[in-house]
Amino acid sequence: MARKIEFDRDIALNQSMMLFWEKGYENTSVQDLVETLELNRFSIYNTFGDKNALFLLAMEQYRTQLFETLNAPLNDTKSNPKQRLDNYLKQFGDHLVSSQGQFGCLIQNSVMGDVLQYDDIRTFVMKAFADLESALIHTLEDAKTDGELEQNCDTEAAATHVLSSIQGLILLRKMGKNTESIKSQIRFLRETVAKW
Amino acid sequence: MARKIEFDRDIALNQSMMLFWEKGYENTSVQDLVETLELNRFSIYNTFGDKNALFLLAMEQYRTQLFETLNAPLNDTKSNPKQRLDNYLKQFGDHLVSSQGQFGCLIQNSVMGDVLQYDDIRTFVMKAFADLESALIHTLEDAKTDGELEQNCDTEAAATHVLSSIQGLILLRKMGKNTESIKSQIRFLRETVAKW
DNA sequence: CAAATAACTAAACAAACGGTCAAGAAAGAG
DNA sequence: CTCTTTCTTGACCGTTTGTTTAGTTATTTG
Repeated sequence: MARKIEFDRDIALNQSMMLFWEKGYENTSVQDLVETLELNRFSIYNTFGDKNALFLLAMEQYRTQLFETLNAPLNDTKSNPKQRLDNYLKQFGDHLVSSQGQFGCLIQNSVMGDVLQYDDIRTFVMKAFADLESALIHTLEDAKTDGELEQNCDTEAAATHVLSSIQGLILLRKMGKNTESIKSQIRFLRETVAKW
Repeated sequence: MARKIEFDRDIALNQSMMLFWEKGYENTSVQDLVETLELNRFSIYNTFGDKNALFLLAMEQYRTQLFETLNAPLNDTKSNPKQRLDNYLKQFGDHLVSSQGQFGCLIQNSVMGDVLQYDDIRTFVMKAFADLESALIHTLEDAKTDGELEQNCDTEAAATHVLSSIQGLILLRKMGKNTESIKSQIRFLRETVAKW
């Protein structure tokens, strides 16, 4: 019926995500997107809507690609709950010291940048954090049920501790802290969790 | 010889700091500064230089006013080293759950925002973090010398742990985490440190 | 008083921003 | 081939950005 689309939407979205991740929202101009995606401005607007909408799509992309991959160990019902948590932390540590780790976390970046002012982005960010925290709580509750964890353990506080520690390390990594030091911190965190 | 200056430079600088703190660098326009400081654009440029220079001055102001106040317990030679560290964490916790805490830390905000691209700002931020970390190391080393700490304690890793934990909590606080939960995390951190 | 000095004001600057539009080009349907 | 649909293109819109200019006002010194 009509002319065929000449570019791959998914590739373009991925490129957008990477760009936003590395440069931040405000510092990524539509012109930057035009040059990186090798697309005309109008094609971008026509496909993704405005810049804000594209950013939300990019966050969603990030969430599905990275977030859920990283969180996968938490949902691996084959191993017991405490082991899941340890696997999660181990894998997270590996990711953090990898070259990708230096950009920090796209979603954490959004918390600290000037972008929390937009309601839709704020909502997305809050939900992403809440989801991670409840996944952690869930795992810890499972451990408690299985008797791996002390019955009086405050799972909510414990989950917050893991979340907070992770966030702190992401920040240190982005600031250029050497990877050996980061690794040692992950080790410390895993030991703390193991003692619960 | 010439006309008298009509405004208080220090007040203007403080107002700039507050504005940058609450809104972030990129999201604070020169127009915002003009309206908040109730100064003409040119007067701002004439007094502080360009926006970047003003931001650096604001960071310095933040550092001297807040940072050094918060870090003061670490340098209080009247109490023993471990008590100093505990006092520091306690005071930090109080500050964090206060109304000021919701803006996060001006310097941490700069790490995550789009502002780390400017070399001078990046340098400032790195130094601020390095200074805090070395102050923590110094305190822990003192504790070790006094026999309050195990001799095999890795003071550098321990200091990094405190730094990282603090950064994580600042982020959670800025994200709107309830203050009770934050307090409980501070308590946990103090207990961890106490056991070292 | 007059000359000199420096802070003030308002207007303007070019550049970059996000976003839009009208015309052209390509592909399928009749 | 022609019509219709839809993607692509580059120019263009009005704002806003950070920064500077020229000119005015106030104050101090000789």
